[in-house]
Amino acid sequence: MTVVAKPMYQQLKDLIIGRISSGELRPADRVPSENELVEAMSVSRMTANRALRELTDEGYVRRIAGRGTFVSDFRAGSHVLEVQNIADEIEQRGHIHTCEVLSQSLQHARGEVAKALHVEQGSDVFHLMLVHYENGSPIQLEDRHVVADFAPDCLLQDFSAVTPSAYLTAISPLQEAEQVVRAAQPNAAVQQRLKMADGEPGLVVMRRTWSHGRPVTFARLHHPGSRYELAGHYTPPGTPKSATADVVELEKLQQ
Amino acid sequence: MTVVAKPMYQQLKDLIIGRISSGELRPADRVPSENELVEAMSVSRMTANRALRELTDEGYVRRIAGRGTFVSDFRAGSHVLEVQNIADEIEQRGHIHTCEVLSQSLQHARGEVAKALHVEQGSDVFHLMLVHYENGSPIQLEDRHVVADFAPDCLLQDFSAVTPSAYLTAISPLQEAEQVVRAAQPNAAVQQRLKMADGEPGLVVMRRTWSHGRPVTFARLHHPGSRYELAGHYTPPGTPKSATADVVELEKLQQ
DNA sequence: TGGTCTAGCCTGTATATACAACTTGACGGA
DNA sequence: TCCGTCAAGTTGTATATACAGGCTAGACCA
Repeated sequence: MTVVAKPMYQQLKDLIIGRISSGELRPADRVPSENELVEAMSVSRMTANRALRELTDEGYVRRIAGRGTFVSDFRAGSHVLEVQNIADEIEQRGHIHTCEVLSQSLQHARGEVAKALHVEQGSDVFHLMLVHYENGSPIQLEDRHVVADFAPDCLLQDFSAVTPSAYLTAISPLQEAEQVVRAAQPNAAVQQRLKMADGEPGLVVMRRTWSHGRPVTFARLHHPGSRYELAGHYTPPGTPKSATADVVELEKLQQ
Repeated sequence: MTVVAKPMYQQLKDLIIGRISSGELRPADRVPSENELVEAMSVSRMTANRALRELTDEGYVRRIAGRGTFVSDFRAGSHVLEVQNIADEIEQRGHIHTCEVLSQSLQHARGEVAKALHVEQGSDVFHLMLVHYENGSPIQLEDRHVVADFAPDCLLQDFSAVTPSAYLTAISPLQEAEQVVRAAQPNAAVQQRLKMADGEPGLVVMRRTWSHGRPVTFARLHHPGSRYELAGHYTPPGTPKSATADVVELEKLQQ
């Protein structure tokens, strides 16, 4: 409970992050310039510069000399999690993504879902179940729950056109994510939906995502082990990147 | 090929990173203070401050007001990859880690290994094979290749006492990592070593790690699907952390 | 001898100022 | 009409200066 005031540059950062989180500032919107902050907040330009520069490092905004400072696209790569959206991933490979919606309904949160989303038992949550195809071959069964008041119009969406992941990141920046990856035998229903061979192992990703400091969605993503793998590349912030990233090569290496 | 000089603060950062990478500055060593940099490099204190502050954000150094600036411990958590060392992970759970070395030899790099490590076919590489146990139960089969000149005394190490991961991070900071996660049926040898049941799926992590801009080690990590899972928590840099991290709860959730 | 206090160094923040380079739009001349 | 120039606004960097607060070693005193 210290009464010490936060440093000024941090107050500026919090102010701008607040405007972004609340939706007052949307992606591509212009953020006040350094000189505007100097006038409005009675700080020196160097202080405003530090606030905006750190927001750039943290991925919130993008700065262009001569033009100004603009809110980043939420779903810009590598912000929170490298791969959030299976559709983007498939298209990056140059393949065709299609999607079939199996279920889209309002439910009451039961035990494990309520616990994962930090809501009361019986609270309203939306439940989505869909299959993603890569070039016509099923590659992911998405079993997702979304806190109802975070995305009130969830039942009106056409998720065969815009994936749940893209829809949710468009609503608000997803600021925090947690995932657990596991190899497991799929049950009969999953095996059938993903057209998996008998005995083929499944790769299951369970992912929770936070927005505004609370968990808003919890997904179980089932994949056929023979047709899907999870790749990641990690660089400490500030490193320019070396002779990086021939992930694809490594993927094919071990067959 | 622009001839534009790098900004001064970046030159300072590169200089200090260079001294750390080369081993001239070791973890916990004192880095020149702002005022020393001012004198030595003829810059203003604010420029030196920016360089050191950014190095702090990037995890290279740690600063203590009143004392000075010190090189960070390389293996400080969450620098490159959350979990690099299985022994630490097991001990964090309060369990006992033991390790059995199956093989420790000098080999010549063959096709896929040479390609992954960016070395010529036939180059010297060390090969390590070991099994890690958690409370006596096998949990990881580590099949690792290390570029020979990166760790010349690799054959002299006792890897049942210090894991290869800990040994390698002690030599030099690992600045970049790439991993691919896959679910697969283990072959008979792996299945036996990990005491896996028939039909039990395996979780395989293939990880390459860079140091000084070149790949130095390539590991295939096999795990029994029923006893191991990979958890990660992702927060954008600068976010203080919300009501985070009850990973364990989520892990137990879905059994 | 033992405890206290202070000088000196360190980081953290903030300001005022300056110059360079880039972008855009407005203005004016051909 | 079209093109070039120029002014204004923007970011990027760098400097000099200032004050606050943390830390430590050594001086000083009881």
